[in-house]
Amino acid sequence: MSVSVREVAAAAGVSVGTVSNVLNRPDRVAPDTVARVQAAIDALGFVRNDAARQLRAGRSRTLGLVVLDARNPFFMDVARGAEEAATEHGMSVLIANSDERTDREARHLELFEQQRVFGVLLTPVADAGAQIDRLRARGVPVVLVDRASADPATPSVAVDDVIGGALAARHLLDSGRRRLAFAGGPASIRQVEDRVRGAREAIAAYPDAALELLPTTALTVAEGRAVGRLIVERAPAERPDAVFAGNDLVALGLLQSLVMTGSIRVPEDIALIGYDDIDFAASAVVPLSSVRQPAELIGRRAVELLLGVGELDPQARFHPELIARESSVGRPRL
Amino acid sequence: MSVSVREVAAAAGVSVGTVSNVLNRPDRVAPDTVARVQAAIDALGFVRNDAARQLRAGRSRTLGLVVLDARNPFFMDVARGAEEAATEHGMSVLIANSDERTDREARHLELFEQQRVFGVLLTPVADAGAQIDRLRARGVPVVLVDRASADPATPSVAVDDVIGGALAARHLLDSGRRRLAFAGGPASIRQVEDRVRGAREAIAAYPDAALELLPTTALTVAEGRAVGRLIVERAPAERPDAVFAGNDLVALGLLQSLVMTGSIRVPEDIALIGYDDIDFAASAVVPLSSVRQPAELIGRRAVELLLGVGELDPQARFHPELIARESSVGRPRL
DNA sequence: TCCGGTCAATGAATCGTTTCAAACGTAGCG
DNA sequence: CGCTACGTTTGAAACGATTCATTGACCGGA
Repeated sequence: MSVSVREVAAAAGVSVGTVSNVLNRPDRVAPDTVARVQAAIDALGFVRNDAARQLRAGRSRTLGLVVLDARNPFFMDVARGAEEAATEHGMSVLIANSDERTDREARHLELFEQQRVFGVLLTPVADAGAQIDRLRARGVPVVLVDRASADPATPSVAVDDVIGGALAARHLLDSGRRRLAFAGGPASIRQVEDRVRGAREAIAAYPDAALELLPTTALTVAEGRAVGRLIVERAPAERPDAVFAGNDLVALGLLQSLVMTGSIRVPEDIALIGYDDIDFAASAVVPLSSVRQPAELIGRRAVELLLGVGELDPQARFHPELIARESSVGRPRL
Repeated sequence: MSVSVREVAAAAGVSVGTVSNVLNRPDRVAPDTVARVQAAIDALGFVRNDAARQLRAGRSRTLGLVVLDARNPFFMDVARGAEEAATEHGMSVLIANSDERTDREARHLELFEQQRVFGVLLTPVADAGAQIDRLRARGVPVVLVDRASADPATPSVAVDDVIGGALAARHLLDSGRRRLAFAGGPASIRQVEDRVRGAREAIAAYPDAALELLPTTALTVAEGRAVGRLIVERAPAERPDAVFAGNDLVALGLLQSLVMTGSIRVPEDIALIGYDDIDFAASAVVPLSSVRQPAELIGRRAVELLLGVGELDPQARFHPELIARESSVGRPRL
């Protein structure tokens, strides 16, 4: 069907070995031979068969990236950083979406294994310890993304979510809020757990403050809207005076529900803060406060750790940054 | 390094052919043999080598998708639709991002060719006719996504952007706007060209209306902000009274710039409408009007056309739908 | 003229899976 | 008892690029 090195070799009047050398180390081939082979390649429209290369090489020049939600701009930013860094090292990145489901995560990892990817970048849904060990046993390096690893043998790139959660909560407390709520889930996602923990710790310093959990089944706009409707249905006195959302998608959904009623004002009645500081946070109905994570940098560093570039700390930690916008400033209405 | 069928065969006391049969057509193998081989597979932790399979098969079970901008939720929605449909047929989808650059597009297509993908779904940056012909000459089916094809031999899935552009413009004209502007670019992107054309046609019916072009180098939030700043800098009388943005990202960026000044009100001073109706449009500062495209359906149909499912029209056309929200309702301030 | 050295080119072996014609064993039938 | 038929299993060939030990050609020096 398609043109192979053999045919190119025949057309150029050389051996297959020489064609391969022209392709991979042209400096070891006489200039006019290179020209002749190149001409044959162009004439026949030869395109390398990657499967054959890979089979021979034993592993591919591809990195697998499994994210929790491909529709979340945060993860796409991470992916972009990873892709940039990978390209610089002659590698490409395969993006897979687990949709926060362990079964899908497992399926994607299995596929990556079959493809003999060079390495895996993973934002685990829950505790993927077993899968990770399995991959490592096969010699496939794994780097955890946006999540600190319990096992020091597994490199990871993370932003301290406990600090991030504390930043968010303290910010709300500072402006006088006391009836805080956290909207997000499922709790099996480590990021959610840590952010809640950070918030709890910050609140502990205020005896008159409390944190209520408003669980969701996923960190999406739709789930945020649902939580928003729940809040709206409550009697005003029962409502929290500040909500910390698990990420910006949830926050934006929530914001939509709250604003739609017309009777609840943000931030006067309910202050709101999200997480990730995606591009869209700044242009929300009420510009959304958020805890920023350096998404592209996370992706880039993960790739660098995987490829062993330089002398990097295998447990990379970045600091989250509070971005205060209108959705959380000002005093609560009494 | 890694376990091969040969070793599994040895462990199970059968031939390699039988192992392969257990893997691919277990019904042709005696039940107890299947069990024995399966046990060996589990014991040794055998994982198929996809490169070898592919080499033997000649092509992969993978579809390549090249989008204009992976950070645009619209394309991620398209990708999700494509992935769903592909999975139903035992295929997977590789997502590549051209970032609206022909060189990146070409590079990705080249990589897909090397990987002997089963087919390519492409949203071309400009006129990729040559590349498409090349692929087809190799027997790689190509389907154009979100773009009608000039060549009837190339299947495509598109939403009529001329109609969409007309919808948007007419909507603005209906509410009394006359000094319209289109913000977007580059003009080499067909979608942009068509949307402008549609707007022009709609405006032609109003002798007192005019359309100004505010070109951008890409359809991004940042470019939208830049255009917004340009408008803000003008004397009020010089400003358009309605802006039709090339897509929602540009519209949201623009909205941010306009609202930030405090002196320009949307929609009173300037009405605004975007394109795509991404999730975030509804939760913008001023809820954004938009022209909705059925993103997931586009992706799904593209895959179905590629795989030749059912008796579908190879030139699929969907209709855009006007979603009017606050950013464009009401009369202009006189 | 012969030899050592250098630079090019060669081509068989290899990677791991799938395929397929052939071999094998067993049961059924006449 | 012999033959066919069927259900299993076999194992070598094939896919296409890369590698590497080997061969070949040529030049300069002795």
